[in-house]
Amino acid sequence: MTMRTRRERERAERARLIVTAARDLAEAEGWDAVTTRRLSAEIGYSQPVLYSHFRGKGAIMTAVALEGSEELTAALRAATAAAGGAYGRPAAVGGAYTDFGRRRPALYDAMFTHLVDLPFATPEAPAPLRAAFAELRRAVEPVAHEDDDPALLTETFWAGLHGLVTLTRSGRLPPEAHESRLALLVGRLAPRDRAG
Amino acid sequence: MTMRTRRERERAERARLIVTAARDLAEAEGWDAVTTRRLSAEIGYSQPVLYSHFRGKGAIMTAVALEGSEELTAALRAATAAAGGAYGRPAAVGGAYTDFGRRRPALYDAMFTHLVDLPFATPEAPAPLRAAFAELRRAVEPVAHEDDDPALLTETFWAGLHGLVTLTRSGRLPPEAHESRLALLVGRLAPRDRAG
DNA sequence: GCTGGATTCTAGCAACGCTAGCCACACTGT
DNA sequence: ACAGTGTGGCTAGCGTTGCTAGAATCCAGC
Repeated sequence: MTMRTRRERERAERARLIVTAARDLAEAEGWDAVTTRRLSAEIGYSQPVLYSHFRGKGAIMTAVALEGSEELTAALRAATAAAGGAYGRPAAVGGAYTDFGRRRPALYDAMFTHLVDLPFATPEAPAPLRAAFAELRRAVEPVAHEDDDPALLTETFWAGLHGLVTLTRSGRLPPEAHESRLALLVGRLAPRDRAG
Repeated sequence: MTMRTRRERERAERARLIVTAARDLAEAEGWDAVTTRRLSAEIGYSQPVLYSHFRGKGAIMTAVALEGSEELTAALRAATAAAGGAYGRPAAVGGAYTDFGRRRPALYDAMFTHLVDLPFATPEAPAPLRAAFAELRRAVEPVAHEDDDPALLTETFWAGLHGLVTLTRSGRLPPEAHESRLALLVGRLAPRDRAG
């Protein structure tokens, strides 16, 4: 019994070790550098060990993505809390979101560009992702027009943020004007002078 | 002389053959199916032939992306022309853009998500990409507020469209409400009742 | 101390992008 | 018309990828 739980705890610890190593390696050198050989060397085991914990490389990336979405949720929550009134929240949350995308590119990619089997703003999305979306909505909803659908507005706002993050980071938009574009997006979708 | 030009014409034709095959294969089965072996079999030559025309797989994808951007430009131009007045153009162009992303996913990915060495809304972008961006701007600029920077507004509008396309297509946004989100984005960034 | 079962490692498969080096064909000059 | 030359395509293979089968090893229980 206690034997069994110890084994299971060791297994769980090693699973976390794998996820952490994958995440660190991805953040340091990009996802291309995260190969099963490299990863197994990093954790001090051979490749097949990875497959006794995860179905494959994709499952490891999914685990990293879920871990990352908790961090994103925390960052958005902190930004919401730090923002003075309700009208400053959309800007604060938008800034926190794009900052996250810039400072944690590997996490962001794992969450929103690489994996296709992770829905987000839908009921069947995993809990950590739903939490991040809920945090976005919590900031946007209070300043929505009364004839706006809050879910729709949040989704559109999110799409704008996502576009800014990916296009800027891939060099398709000049980075200097990022703040101006963000301000424009926030000002139009969640303006300070519109809420009732 | 005419000999030399014939050779060159044959080479150019084969280069086009490669690009077309890559594009068709990508549209039919996704970019993962576009391997150098598969592609060479498709055109009836061996792999090294590909490398006598293009530096590598990435260069082939770049060629496909440039071809695709000409089509996008044409689609946006047609939408602009079909839209009645200046105030209907942003909606028309936005619809044409997201339609393109939905109907030509492989082209869209080659242009805007896969390749990193293809800037877009910057001076050093290739001509076909600049043309597509100019078409977006042509639709947005007339309805811009007088204290708006048209370039900035176009970039932000584009980011919104890009977010809608990628997030919807990857299943992260529910597809049913796409039109509503698009209308919301257009209505806020390029409203009918705002231009002077 | 031995045995049985779980667990980890070694070795290898198929497929990937890409390249070296041979060979055959096509053009050039006599 | 024919020999020499050089361009261009093909065969074969390198190093790497994700993933897996089967051998080897370790450890609990008798």
